[in-house]
Amino acid sequence: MLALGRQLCFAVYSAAHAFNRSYKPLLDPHGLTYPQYLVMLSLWQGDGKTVKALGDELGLDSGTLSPLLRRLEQNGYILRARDRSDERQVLATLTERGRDLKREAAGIQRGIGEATGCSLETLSALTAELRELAARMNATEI
Amino acid sequence: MLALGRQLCFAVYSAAHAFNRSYKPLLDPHGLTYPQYLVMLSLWQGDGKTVKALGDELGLDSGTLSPLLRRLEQNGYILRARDRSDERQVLATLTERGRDLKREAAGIQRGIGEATGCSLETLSALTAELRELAARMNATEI
DNA sequence: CAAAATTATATTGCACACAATTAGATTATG
DNA sequence: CATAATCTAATTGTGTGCAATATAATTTTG
Repeated sequence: MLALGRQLCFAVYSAAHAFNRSYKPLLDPHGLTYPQYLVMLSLWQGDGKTVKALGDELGLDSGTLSPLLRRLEQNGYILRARDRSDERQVLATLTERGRDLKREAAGIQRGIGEATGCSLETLSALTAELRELAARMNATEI
Repeated sequence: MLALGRQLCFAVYSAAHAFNRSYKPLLDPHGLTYPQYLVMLSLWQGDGKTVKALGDELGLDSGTLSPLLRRLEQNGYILRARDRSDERQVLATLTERGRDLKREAAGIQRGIGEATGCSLETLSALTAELRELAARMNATEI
């Protein structure tokens, strides 16, 4: 049991690296990293989110998101502005270029699914199990 | 299919973060990070490995391992020395303190297995699938 | 044997990831 | 209304993770 927990952790750790390596050549031409791509996906889903909302959705804190969003803004994909009604909040909104990227980036996903070499069933089962796993672990105080 | 690949990637990414958060409070008292712990596990399994061997085993390059091993040496857990027979290679060997840590750290794994909340069967099935997944992805040129 | 190619490691630069701290704004409370 | 408590971001510091480059040692080749 001890060894198995350790092995699962390392398997997850290695799989995360494998995904990163697969995404990198697809994202590089757009000047995006994988976490930046996650932010763009979220904004394409619904534009105009606060740093807090993005952090809750992606499981990241401001120490990670602040510089990441600054780089997205420097690349011209988003704008950052304080919310007029609550100046504590910063809203991230897509620029024209950021919206256009959605069409350009449509092909990014194409290769990844194939690279996994999984059937649809395996893909969705694995995803569901990992989600439950992460949820349980985040809920557990050791 | 497109959406599923994306979702699996994010699930893996999130699970890796979840594991990291679980390990951190257990490793912090020993001054170890998770990748450093992986190196120690490897050396406890078989002492005296080259940077190259550790990199192959853990999937890390010298850019990551060099500073990591330097910190392990600074903490007194390992020693680094050039191989006399081939001076290009650097051997990492455990110190007395590094070997002692194995006993101290025996309890580290205890909580993780429980935190996953998985049965033994789920644990080993999930591990096997993730290993195959990572292997396929590392073998695929997109 | 000498030049070229290869191998192993280290270094540099950039980008996460997170803890801890700080700063500013808003809300709650007496 | 004023002070305290809370909330939201940003900043700082440490540690990965990887590409690109540099350096030194070894092996191959002519």
